[in-house]
Amino acid sequence: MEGAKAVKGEEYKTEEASVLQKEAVKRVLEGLPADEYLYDLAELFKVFGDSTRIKILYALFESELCVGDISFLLNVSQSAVSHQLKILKDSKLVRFRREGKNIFYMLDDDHVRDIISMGMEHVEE
Amino acid sequence: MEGAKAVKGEEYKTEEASVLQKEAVKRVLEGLPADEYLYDLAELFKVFGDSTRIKILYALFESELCVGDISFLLNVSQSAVSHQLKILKDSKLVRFRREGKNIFYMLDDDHVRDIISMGMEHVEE
DNA sequence: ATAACATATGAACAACAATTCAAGTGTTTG
DNA sequence: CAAACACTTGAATTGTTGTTCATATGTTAT
Repeated sequence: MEGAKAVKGEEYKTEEASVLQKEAVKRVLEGLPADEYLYDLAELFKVFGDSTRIKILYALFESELCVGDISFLLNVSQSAVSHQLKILKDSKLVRFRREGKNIFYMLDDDHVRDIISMGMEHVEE
Repeated sequence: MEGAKAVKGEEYKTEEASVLQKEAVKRVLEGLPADEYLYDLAELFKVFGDSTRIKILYALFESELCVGDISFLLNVSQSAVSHQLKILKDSKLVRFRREGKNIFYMLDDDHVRDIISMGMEHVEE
């Protein structure tokens, strides 16, 4: 559907296009998951898209850690770490257990390792 | 190093900690990649962390597409699509070829599929 | 109980990023 | 070469997000 043209925001007009391309567009249209689904996917990646959070996740590859340790390791304030941990918790990427005054965080999901590894492969070119 | 405490921004004081935990922290510290590297990794995920860009990438799973097609498929203005394509290009996630007036975009990297697939697995719980 | 410690949380602020709008580049067609 | 088309680009705007600061919660030790 090359030649599809946006007119004033929401309206589209379909004009002439090569048959090949028309069919490609139709196939894509059929294969596209629901908006909501893709939105969730983006939300997930958004969580990985912050260097503080990536560092936290990476640190947890090796061992569970309490908040103070993470704060120390990453040289980020305790409050900032705590805020980011909340986001990671909400995304089901980490979980925690309490031990006295400390709260130890750990990875909640093996996907985390896989996703980060994939990312690394791309970055390492 | 539980008990590590942030004092006024940059300064940290290391206090008593279980031997076990101290060693864990040391291991983590050694295993942590350079800041710059982790920063790049976060930048990459940031690119996936927007629903418009995810939709574009997903659409390109099926077939190469020109800008107008993508704009039509996603119901996003042509200008917005173009801006996002620039970001995807800069991240080496898509490449393009010109054919007359049209510019066809396609995935530039098999990692894209892998990364998105990993993400989907996590979302699909 | 009170103090000290570890962490969480809410509000405020500053930096950033996505879209729109208007104008620009490059290509084909009459 | 002028008009139409496909796309790009820069500036402006608006919404989002990460950090800080101050304060609150929960736990242990005295």
